[in-house]
Order: sequence, then C-alpha cells, then structure tokens
Amino acid sequence: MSKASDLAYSRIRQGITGGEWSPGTPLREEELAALCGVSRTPVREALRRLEAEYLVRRSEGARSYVADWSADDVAEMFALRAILEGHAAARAATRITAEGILALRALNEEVRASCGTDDTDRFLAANRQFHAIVLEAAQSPRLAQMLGALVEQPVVRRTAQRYGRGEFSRSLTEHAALIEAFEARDAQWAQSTMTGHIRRAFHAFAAANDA
Amino acid sequence: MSKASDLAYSRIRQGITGGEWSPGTPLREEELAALCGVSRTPVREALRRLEAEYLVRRSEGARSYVADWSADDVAEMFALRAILEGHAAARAATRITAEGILALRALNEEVRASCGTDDTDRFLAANRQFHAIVLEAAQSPRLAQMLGALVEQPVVRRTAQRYGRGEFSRSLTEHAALIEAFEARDAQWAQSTMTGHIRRAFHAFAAANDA
DNA sequence: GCAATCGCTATTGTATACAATATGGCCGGG
DNA sequence: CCCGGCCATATTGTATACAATAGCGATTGC
Repeated sequence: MSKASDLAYSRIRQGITGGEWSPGTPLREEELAALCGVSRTPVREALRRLEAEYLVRRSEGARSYVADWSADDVAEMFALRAILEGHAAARAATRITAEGILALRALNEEVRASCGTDDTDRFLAANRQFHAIVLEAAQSPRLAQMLGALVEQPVVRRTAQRYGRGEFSRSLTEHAALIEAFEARDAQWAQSTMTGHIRRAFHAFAAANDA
Repeated sequence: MSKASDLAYSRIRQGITGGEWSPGTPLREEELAALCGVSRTPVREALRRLEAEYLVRRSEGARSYVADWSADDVAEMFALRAILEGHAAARAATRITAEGILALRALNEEVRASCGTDDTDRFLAANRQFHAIVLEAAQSPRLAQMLGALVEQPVVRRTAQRYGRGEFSRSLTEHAALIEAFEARDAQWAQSTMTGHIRRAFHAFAAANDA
C-alpha cells in the first residue's frame, strides 16, 4: 500500500509482535501517529488492518488495545490453523514444483543448523519461510490471507522460546516428513502431517504455559 | 461501527451483492461519497472492509473495482467454505442449545414453505439465518469472521436463482439431516453433512453455469 | 503512420481542523 | 460509605483541503 500507511502498519505490528507493548496496552491514534511521524489517517488504516489480523482489539467505545489472548482464544487459533494449513499442504502436494521442494530442503537444513544452538530468531525465521513456501505452493490467495492472520502471532514466538531445542528438532522431523509427502505427491499424507505438526505445536505451547 | 462508515459499507455492499454494479465496475471514492451522502473518509474505510471480504478488488494503482470471480476463484471459495463451515457444524454439534435447535427447525420450516414458491429472496433469507445460527452455536468468533467473508457472495444468489426449486428442496433435506446430527450431538455426522451440503451446492452452481 | 514521451487530469493518499462521543472523575443524594 | 447521574476532557469519527501519483491522451519526432 502507500508509504505512510505501510510504515505505520509495520511499526505498530512490530511493537505488538516484538513484545514492546504488552497485551491490553491502549493504542491511541494520536500517540501512534507521533511515534511513526505520520498523521492519524494512515494510523487508522493500519489499526484496522491489524484488527483484522487479531493483533489489535477494539472496545465497544471503539478504542484500540493490544489484543490479549485467553487460553480458549489460543486453542481456537491453533485449531483453525491446523485445519487451514493442513488444507494448504494437501493442495501444495499436487502443485509444488521441484524448485519449491528444493527450497523446502534448504530451509529445513537451516532449521537443522539452528537445532544446535539456542538461536530462537534463526529457527523462527527458517520455520516461517518454510511454511510460507508451502502456502505459496498451495496457490490459493484467500487461504493465504486467512492464514496470514493466524500465523506469526506473538504466541508462536513464546512457544518456541519456552519449548526450546526440543521444539526445534521435532519440527525438523515433521518438516522432513512433509517434504517426503510432497515428493510422493500424496495430498492426504501431506495434510495429515501438517495438521499433526500444528496440533503438536499447540500442545507443546499449552504444556509450556501450564508449567 | 460508526454511523457514516456503516452507512457507506451497507450501501456499497448492497450495490455489489444486489447486482446493481456488475463485476469490473470502477468504484470511485468521490462518486460513492456523493451517493452515500458522506465524505470520502468513511467511504475509504468501507472499501477496505469490502476488499477484505473479496467483494472489492484493488488494481496496482490502488483503484477499486467490483470484484470479478473466475471459475477457479469460485471453486476456491466453495472449498474453503466447505472446510470451515464443516468445522463450524462439528463445533456446534456439542455446543448448540435446545433453543438453537428449535430455531433451526423453525427456519427449515420456512425453507420448506418457500419450496412451493419461486420466492428466491424468501429462501435465501431463511437459508442465511439457518447457517448463521449454526455459526453462532460454534462459538468461534474468528471462524465467524472468516466465514462471513465467504458466504453471501453474489454467487450464492446466482446459484439459487438458476437452480430454483430443486436447490430449495435439496437444501431442505440436508438441513434436516444436520438438525438430526445436532440432536444426536454427533460432531462427525454434523461435519460430514455440512461439508457435503456446501460441496453439493458448489456443483449445482458449476452445472448451472456450464449450461 | 506509428510509437514514444511529455504533460494534463482524474483519482487516490495524507494532513489537519472540527464534530461527536465515550470515559472517568466529581459531586450530590441515599 | 456507596451508588448514580452529570460534566469536563480525552479520544475517536468525519469533513475538507492539499499533495502525490497514476492513467490517458495529445503531440511530435522518426
């Protein structure tokens, strides 16, 4: 989109996903405008977009806050992600190119490399790109948009941070299985693997939070 | 939301879904503002919302048009709807109240009544409310939002109009089966029934369009 | 005659001023 | 002491003016 609007969007999103502002923090348009060096108009647009992504919540009185997530919310998001990302994997299985599979292999090698370290950012970056390639291969713009609102939430980061290396290597194995399914062009296999992958991540998150 | 913004949203949406403007028609902000009797600001907000619902498409140069749907687009939307609405039905099966089931029965009686006529609007209204109750019973705000963008597209209306009474009575039967599944609290049954319901509607649409 | 470029115009993006409205505190009554 | 209603103020909603930019046509050179 346009410059100022994009800038405000990126900056505010970063503030939320980066943990700069904790859940429940009020987001006042004027304040954000000053922070981003733009006027309220593009800030308002950015807030609406972030609201659609569930990163911002609006009160009855139309005030904006950093979204806070109940345990039920998280479960709901993971459930939807499991369904939609499973569907994406099924579509990708019959549509992904040889280059796409190569890219997935390379990214999973990057995941493997991060297993030996505690570099959460590195793992998350590789993981994100891996899922992005699958989503791209699914060739469904609407699916992509819906999932875009669901993934890369603050919750994903917290899961990885708390679960640590165990999470890394589990993901590595599951990604490898997914690649196998793609090579076999087996949509059912790919779907099951991806759905299981997400649901396992959910339980890892739930366990880490209860502890 | 606020008054002017909501007004613009409703009016423009009506223009699109009601067939007033055909796909590809340019939507100029100033013109719409004049039509709705508001300024460009709320019109812009409305256009962004409609864009998120895929009713409005934006060109590279940021101009807005009434969205046009390719056959692939329609298939993709129906596929997503089948998945998500099936999931909604599964959730609803274990959550719906006795009152909810009563409401569904009443609405399906309304559908039955419309079977004897060619009153498409009456059928569509009852059908829409029926699905809305299921969605409400699913108790998943995010799911509701996602499906909101998918249902009640112009395409639904066209399907019903072309398919006519046959579509009405098929829906009647399938809705009845869904109610049975709800009474049995059988999530799997409910999901399968709903998914089949949507997919059948899709093929009805495709057949009507090919003809 | 064709094509490419330049400039005008239509349209959208942004800023700001003003209006409407919710919020939170304050005061009065119970 | 608590509750409820009212008022000041903080915040959002809307309108309008201005800036930037894309689209489109005319004009000119080849």
